[in-house]
Amino acid sequence: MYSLQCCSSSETHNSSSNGYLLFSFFKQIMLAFVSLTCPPPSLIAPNSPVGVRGSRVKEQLSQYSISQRLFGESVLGLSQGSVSDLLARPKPWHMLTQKGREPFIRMKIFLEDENAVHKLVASQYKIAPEKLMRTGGYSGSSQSALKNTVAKMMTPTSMPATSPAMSVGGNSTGGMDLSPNSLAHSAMALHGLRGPASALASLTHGTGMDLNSSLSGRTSPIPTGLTYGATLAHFMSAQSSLNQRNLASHMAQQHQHQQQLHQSPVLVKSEKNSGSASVSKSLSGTQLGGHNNNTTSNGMTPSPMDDNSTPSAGHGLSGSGIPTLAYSLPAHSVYELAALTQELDTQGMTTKIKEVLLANNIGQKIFGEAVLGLSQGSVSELLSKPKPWHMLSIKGREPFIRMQLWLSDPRSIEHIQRLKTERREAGKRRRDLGFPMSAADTAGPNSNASSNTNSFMGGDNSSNDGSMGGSPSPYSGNASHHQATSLTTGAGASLSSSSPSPAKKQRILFSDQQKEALKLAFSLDPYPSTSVMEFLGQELNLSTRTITNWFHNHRMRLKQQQSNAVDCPAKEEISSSASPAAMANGGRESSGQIDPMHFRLLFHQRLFEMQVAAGEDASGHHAATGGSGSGGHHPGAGAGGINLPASLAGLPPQLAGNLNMMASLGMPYPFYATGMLSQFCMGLGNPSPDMAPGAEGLDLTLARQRVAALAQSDSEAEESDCESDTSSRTGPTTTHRRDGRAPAKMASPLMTAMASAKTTGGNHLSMSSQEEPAAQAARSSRRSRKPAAPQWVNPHWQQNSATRERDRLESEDGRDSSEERDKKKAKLLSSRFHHSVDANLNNFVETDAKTAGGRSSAEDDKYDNDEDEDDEEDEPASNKFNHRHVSPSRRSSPSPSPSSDEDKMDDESEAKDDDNNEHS
DNA sequence: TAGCAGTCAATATC
DNA sequence: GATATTGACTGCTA
Repeated sequence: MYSLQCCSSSETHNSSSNGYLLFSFFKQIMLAFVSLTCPPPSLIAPNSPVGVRGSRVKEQLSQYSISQRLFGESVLGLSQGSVSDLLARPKPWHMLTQKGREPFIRMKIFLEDENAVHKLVASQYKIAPEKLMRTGGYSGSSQSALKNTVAKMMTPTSMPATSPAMSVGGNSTGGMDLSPNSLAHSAMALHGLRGPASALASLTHGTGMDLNSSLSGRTSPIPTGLTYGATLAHFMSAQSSLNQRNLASHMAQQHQHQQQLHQSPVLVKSEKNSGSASVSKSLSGTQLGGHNNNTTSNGMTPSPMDDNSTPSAGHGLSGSGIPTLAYSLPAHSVYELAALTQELDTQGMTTKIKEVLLANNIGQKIFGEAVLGLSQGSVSELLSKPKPWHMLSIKGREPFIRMQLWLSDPRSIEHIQRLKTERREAGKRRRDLGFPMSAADTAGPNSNASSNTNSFMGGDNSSNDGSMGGSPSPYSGNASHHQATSLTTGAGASLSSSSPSPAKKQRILFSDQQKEALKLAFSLDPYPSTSVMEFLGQELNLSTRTITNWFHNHRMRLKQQQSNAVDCPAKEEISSSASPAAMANGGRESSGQIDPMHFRLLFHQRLFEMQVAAGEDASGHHAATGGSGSGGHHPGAGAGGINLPASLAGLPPQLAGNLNMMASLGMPYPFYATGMLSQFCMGLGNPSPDMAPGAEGLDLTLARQRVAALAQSDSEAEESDCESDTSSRTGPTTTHRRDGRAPAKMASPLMTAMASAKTTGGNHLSMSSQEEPAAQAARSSRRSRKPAAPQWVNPHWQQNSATRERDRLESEDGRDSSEERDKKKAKLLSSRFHHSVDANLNNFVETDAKTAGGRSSAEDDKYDNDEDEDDEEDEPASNKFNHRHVSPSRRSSPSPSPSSDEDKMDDESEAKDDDNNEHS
């Protein structure tokens, strides 16, 4: 078959280049795609596979990060929607009109070009899509290109930055040269650079040329351009190796090399030398330009035009003496490297970076600004929680590439040290001159140091006014980003000091109750619907946007946690089920049915639990009552440090205690779950029939009555018990804040909102049983969406068994009738609900799925198994009380339920809280 | 339009 | 002062 031939032929390249691996895969994808339409043999080789499922093709497209939009616009001349349509509903060839066949013909042409995918990927980050449509020969000989580029690389001369030859999209033949080499070369040329990326591309073609060896023995002064090329060559050589251990050795070699070169002052001299000035200047200028006002998302992705625009901003190394740095590669090239690097031990790299930073007393802040173009916080996250390489998009890989380059740079430490010194001196000068020390000063004083700073990463000093005060990074110049940046001008004038800086935007700080509520809601449904978000917003007195942000952040951070855990080979099993993909897809198989009453009750439960736990902790230290709300952490309104919501705080202690008592007495879960509990507590009568066990939705009519009663009770409680503890009701955050600023706006946790909910109508949330099947199906569809953002995915990881299993289930779902699917989902949801609740409430309640009415059949063995496993792990109820620790086995449970992870986070959070309590 | 990746920067914590 | 945390945001995707 053609596809197989393609595969095998491509595989000759694959051994040395993951870029071509990608290419090969994508080719197959596209062949499958084309074959799907049953084109004639004239277009596609005979015996093309027929019947490849469209969903599979789409999956593959997604898998290899070729966006439909890019592919459509660049190759097919179609919009993303059209591509999507083609993929989803391909027509037989004979049914296509001439026009309809055109995309397939384009695909054919595309497929015949071995460089096409690579170019496409590369272009995704820089090259204008329309230029991909140009016809013309691709340049192409890797070998010759290698020779040329390496030869050029070794020549410390460079093209003028404005050389026509550099213009992306054009070559001498008039056609667009989109080969990897030429793409990279174009990008490099735009920066007055030559060849490294091209050399990389060439190296990955298996030339085997070891530039390391050519450099290792070098003792003579190295011109900047050569250093640059050499550094890149080191990187490339390291990265082109499929064995990560080689990278380590390369890095070690680099450091050894660095030690040697560090002794050579000639290097600096040579770097200052005008002989390499064009390269240096171009580098600094273009890097600067890459991070000036034209920067894109993070200031690291200058467009070619941007690069050209600021080659001589006047702060290059020539003025500062800061040499050109290899890691200040243009984003294009970094992307190239990222795309072509199959594997990188991000953990190892960050460890190494941290060691180096620590050893040299280099802060994350200056490192981030000078090397990565990121803020301190981002650096902190990168270093402390690096994502596995395969989970990173190309853009996400960029910092790691820069780290690698930085590690490979023999002068890296010196650069940073010098920068530190100059900053310090500049700040001192400013203070001496009477200028107030602004936040910008701490990051990049408006002086030579500032320009030096920029020279590291290539940011142009022109521009962006920052003003957020405190934004230190000249490279955070994400013009499109909401945060303004605090930049300094090239002339040395401080915009941040000359322009009024608006007040700092205060960040909302969630109170503990809000956090708990959100976590609980998350455990119930990591993907709540809009209405649920609104409900939560009302309940917690937060904006829906804030709720949305929290859920998103929480998902992302859980995923990151998972990925870090999964990165360990020993936890392969986890990776197969609790992988980020599982989080992204399987994780969505959540209930989506946060029932208001469930939520409230569980929340009360949780708060009470916290109170008890905190009370136990604090019993020896604090008086149990009358939290002053001032100064202490968790100034509990009751027995402990935890601040109960008014709803629960307002209840007589014995009633609140009944929540736990019932559990300890072994009352069945449904009793809690269906509203009877609240009636029990409130003495409001018998449960309504629709709150019988198994009822998914709740009639809030009665609940609203109780809400009113509770609100009344709450109100009374506020007037009596809690009047002296206003701060506690506003949440511990208040007392956490050193500056006394208002915390998150949770005036009356839950109950006040509950009271208001009766007017806003919380019953819209009881949609689980009332929702129209169509709406449920729609949501179901939404929940099976794939991640939208591009991911540079490791195929092996991507195609884990969990994914396949999920696909299988989904496909089975697809065959089910909607009713059956809904039933199945309901069962799953029920199961997951109890799972989540169990985990989140520390196994407080003995789960009994059957009595909960969630599942009665033997369907979904998968979930049965999960549940069984958990049941086995369940501790006796008596032991569960007040114990939120999740056993290791539970943590490593293959269950993709977010609750386990939530527990993990909860545990950590609790550990912190405990720690805080201890501190207090 | 929802969700994801990446990031900033305010704030907390060490 | 350095680092970690986290709410908020942009840009992109399906």
